[in-house]
Amino acid sequence: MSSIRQIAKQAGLSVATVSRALNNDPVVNEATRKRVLAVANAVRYSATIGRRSSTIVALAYVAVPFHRGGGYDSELMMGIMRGLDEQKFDVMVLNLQRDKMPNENYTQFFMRKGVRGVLLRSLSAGRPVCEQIALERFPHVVIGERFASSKVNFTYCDSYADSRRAVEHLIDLGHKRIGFCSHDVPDQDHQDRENAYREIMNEAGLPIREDWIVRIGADLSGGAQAFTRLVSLKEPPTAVFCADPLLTLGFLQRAHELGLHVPQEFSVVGFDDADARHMSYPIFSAVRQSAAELGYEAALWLTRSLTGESNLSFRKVVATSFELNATTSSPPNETVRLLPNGIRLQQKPDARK
Amino acid sequence: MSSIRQIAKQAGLSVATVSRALNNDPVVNEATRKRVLAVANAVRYSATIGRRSSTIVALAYVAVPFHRGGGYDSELMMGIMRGLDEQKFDVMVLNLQRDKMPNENYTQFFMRKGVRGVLLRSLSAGRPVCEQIALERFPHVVIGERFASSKVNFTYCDSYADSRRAVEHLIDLGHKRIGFCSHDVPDQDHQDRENAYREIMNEAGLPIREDWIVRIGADLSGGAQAFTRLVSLKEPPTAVFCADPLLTLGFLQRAHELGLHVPQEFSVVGFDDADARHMSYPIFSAVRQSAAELGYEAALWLTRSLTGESNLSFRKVVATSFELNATTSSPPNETVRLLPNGIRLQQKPDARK
DNA sequence: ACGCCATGTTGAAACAGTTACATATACATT
DNA sequence: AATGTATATGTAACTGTTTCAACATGGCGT
Repeated sequence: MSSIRQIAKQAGLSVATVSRALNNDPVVNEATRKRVLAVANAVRYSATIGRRSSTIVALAYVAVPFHRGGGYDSELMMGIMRGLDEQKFDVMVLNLQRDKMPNENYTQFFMRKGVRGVLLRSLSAGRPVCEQIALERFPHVVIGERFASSKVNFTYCDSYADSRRAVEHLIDLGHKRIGFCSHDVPDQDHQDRENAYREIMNEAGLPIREDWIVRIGADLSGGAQAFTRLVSLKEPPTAVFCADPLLTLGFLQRAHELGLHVPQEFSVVGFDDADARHMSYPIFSAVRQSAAELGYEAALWLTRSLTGESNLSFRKVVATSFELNATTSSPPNETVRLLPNGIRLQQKPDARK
Repeated sequence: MSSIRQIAKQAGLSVATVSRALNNDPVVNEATRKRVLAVANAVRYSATIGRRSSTIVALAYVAVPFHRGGGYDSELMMGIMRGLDEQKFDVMVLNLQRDKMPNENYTQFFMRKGVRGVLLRSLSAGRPVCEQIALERFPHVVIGERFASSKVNFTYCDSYADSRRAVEHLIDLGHKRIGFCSHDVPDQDHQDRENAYREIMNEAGLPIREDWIVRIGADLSGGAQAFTRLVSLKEPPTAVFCADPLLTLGFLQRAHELGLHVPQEFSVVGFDDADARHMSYPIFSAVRQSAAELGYEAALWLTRSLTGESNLSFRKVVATSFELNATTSSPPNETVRLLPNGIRLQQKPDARK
């Protein structure tokens, strides 16, 4: 039980001042503001209107541009909506960059916005923010990153196993020169996929060449660029694992443009978190994760925990799957090298040895 | 100035009962509930907490599944976020189906949720709802549909002119047998595009055959199906205008699958509201509208109107554009007919006459 | 030194809406 | 007739917010 009046009493102030302090009214003295916040945090103050508490949770984008394209966010939102149904919560989209004042902590910010909990959409760059929110013990679930600390609640997809399977599949088909391609803004997912790639390659005794590994902006043009770069190498790979949906689409598209036949002359395993794989021709083989399920699980747990149905810490690993479609086959007899200007050089795989 | 206490006085009740009535508490007598609502509507009651009014607007999906894929909704949300920045509003996603009680009107529903205005994402099926909300004079903007009544505020893209241009482009290239393909759940946009198609075909004196017009579920498989259906006709078209992004992608994909070369053997002009056109190979020519801009304009006007900067009615037409890419060329010398089983028949265009 | 005014900071009180608890009424049961 | 029960409403105590007044402080002119 902690009302604004109790805080006032404890801090030796009036309710008016406390209210102003909690709402970042600039007229209050910075020192007294600090005092109020200290008390508010100590008693775990949470605003209620009348006697009813809010049933809104926030979806906050931290250090991520709102829209990365490729259907991930829209898919995520769909899952979240579904997850909120059970406890009849609503969701508000918050912009931390815009509204959070530097002198308030996250708990206050969220309280000021009237939300009870927060779903955090983050990349690596946002990890410190997520950890801080967890430290303040504001109800939260981070979507798509994982953490060592048991204070942080999260859902994420473990794509390691299926990424291994994907590369293994290429190896099984006979590929020996396999490239890797991922987002240049690293998150743990992309890191996992790269690790899986490196490890299975090592285990199979296959060489990993750093120029077969491309990190680039995860959009269509990045994928196209990655393709051009890889196939124009003096010793190009014959297959690649693309760890991002848009990269995969861009990659395949440039392959078409330059007239390289997938999968006859080049094999590709991509990555998908929505329906991207069905948009290319041929439909691409992919490690799949479901953004909708991530959102669903996160929202479900958060609202349940807010209504007191559970208060343990939360770490949910959502399964991925490896879906085999039409962009992989055995390596070509003659490795194809394509120069950026479109000139095609063919070489026997052994001619280089 | 209308508070819950004034309503109480006017209705001869206590504030408690009024509060309960406005929140759909089932214990209140249905008759008194009606009385309260009547008064509340009469005095244009709007809830405020303390003395501060909310700065939240809702995004409500009416008669539309939340997620149609293809990036439209995610793009839309991005635009909305941008539009809310100026007046520092926040957005909440509401589920009318889930939460609206049948015996409350829309105004009450939104007030109960604590939102000041609403952005409505709708299709044709949702038009009556939009009109009702407008009739209740709750602050609103409908996104993507247009209305005759000046009571309804809306933004939409007028794709008529550019749709004409698109078909005209096909005609200029020499096509005479041109098909049309659109969503089977009609909204006004799709209707406009079909009208544009029909009119320009008529003006050019070209035949329109009803079996060249396919209405089908607007997803990838729908597009694939549309392709199969059109090219297996006894007298197939040589070009098509696809009035939806996912349909276009599915269409082009099936073309690849069946080995029909676009644009050499078949021309396609598609439709795009985000980045879909860049995902196919070849990049498809398209009539473009910007979902982000629709959202931006809607959110901007709504928040401005809520802060009193304008209170006229609103109807904003967002420009479309016709973008010429790589899926159109002059018709083939021999029209290609493809049976569903993949068998290819070629015929001279004049051989049928 | 004194008065005056602007500025910054706080509190009292009046306001907003919600809900636990008590009360009244009508109707059924014993 | 007495009692119990369900429905419907009111009283009052509780949230948090904001207006207005009050107080303190300091600079400036006379």
